[in-house]
Amino acid sequence: MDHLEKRAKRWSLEEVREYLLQHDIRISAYRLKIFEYLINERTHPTAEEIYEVIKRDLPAISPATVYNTLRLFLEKKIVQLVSVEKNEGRYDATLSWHGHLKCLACGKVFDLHIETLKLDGLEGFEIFEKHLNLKGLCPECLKTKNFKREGKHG
Amino acid sequence: MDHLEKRAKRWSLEEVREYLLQHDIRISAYRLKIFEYLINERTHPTAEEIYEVIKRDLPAISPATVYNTLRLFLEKKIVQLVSVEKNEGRYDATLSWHGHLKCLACGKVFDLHIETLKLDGLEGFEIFEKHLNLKGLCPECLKTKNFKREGKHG
DNA sequence: ATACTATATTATAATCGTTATTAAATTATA
DNA sequence: TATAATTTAATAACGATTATAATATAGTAT
Repeated sequence: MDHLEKRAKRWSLEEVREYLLQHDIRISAYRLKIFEYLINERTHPTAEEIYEVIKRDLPAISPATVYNTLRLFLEKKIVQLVSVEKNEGRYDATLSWHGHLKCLACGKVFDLHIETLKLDGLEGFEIFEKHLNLKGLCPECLKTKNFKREGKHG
Repeated sequence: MDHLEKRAKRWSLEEVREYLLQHDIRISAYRLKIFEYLINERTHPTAEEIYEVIKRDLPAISPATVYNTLRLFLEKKIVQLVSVEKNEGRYDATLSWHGHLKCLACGKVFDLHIETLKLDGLEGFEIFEKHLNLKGLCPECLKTKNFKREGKHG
């Protein structure tokens, strides 16, 4: 249920390799896997979620590698940080301007297409980043009543 | 340089007291001080900044009290959390819908008036919170060149 | 007022996500 | 192949915040 692009084509490992090299990032098995996961799954995972997923294929991976790799990807500007929740960093390889909505029941983060945004009083400012973050409940959770009063979920 | 309201009237301690009581919050010297600071200064301070400020008048205060009080204010919904930076929580007693812009050079957080925001694909969702966070440079810092390449600042 | 109860506050330890450090492993280059 | 540079893993450290336990304060009932 991606609200940005109904179904983006999957990137091959060769395409990922090309993309990393183009962005001045040396290749390693971990880097290929991590970026491939981010760009193809687009679930805005946390570092820990990425660690768990990669570990299935490459059990020797360390959490530090995931953090280092994500930091590198941020520096090279091929992923963006999503901070819907203050205490959890999530990572998104889709760079086009869009918003995020976190469902407080199931924890999923959905992409939002922004039709228009007009701001007042920005004369003289220089803007580098824009982030629009919503919190609420997704249709699935509303339907299945997957929430309590004021329900929160990691 | 508040871009929301040029100059909001200051709240008296008596008004703060009333407001807290109306929101089911028992009165204490710390609570009065902390809310009075948030509502009258509107600088979106961190917990640590609040701690430093209150300590000038009430040196016995503990950081835990600031955190406890802010958590209470959040629960009672009389302040909102501003998360422009993932690693720092800031607090805002202005509840009307507005955005925030953090200057990466001086660290100040400015309020933004949002003229229009239209989103696509929200049918079936229930929205509780909306946060718009920008990062950039403020006019003052741009003028005084108070920044390096890619300058960041807490 | 006095005793009793509930709440607020402090000091401190613990937690969580993340970053820093260091040594070993890997990769690139001369 | 030797050498240098980079990547990785294990672990310690860090910073913001939360939990814990003991004390202080405030509210209520007698």
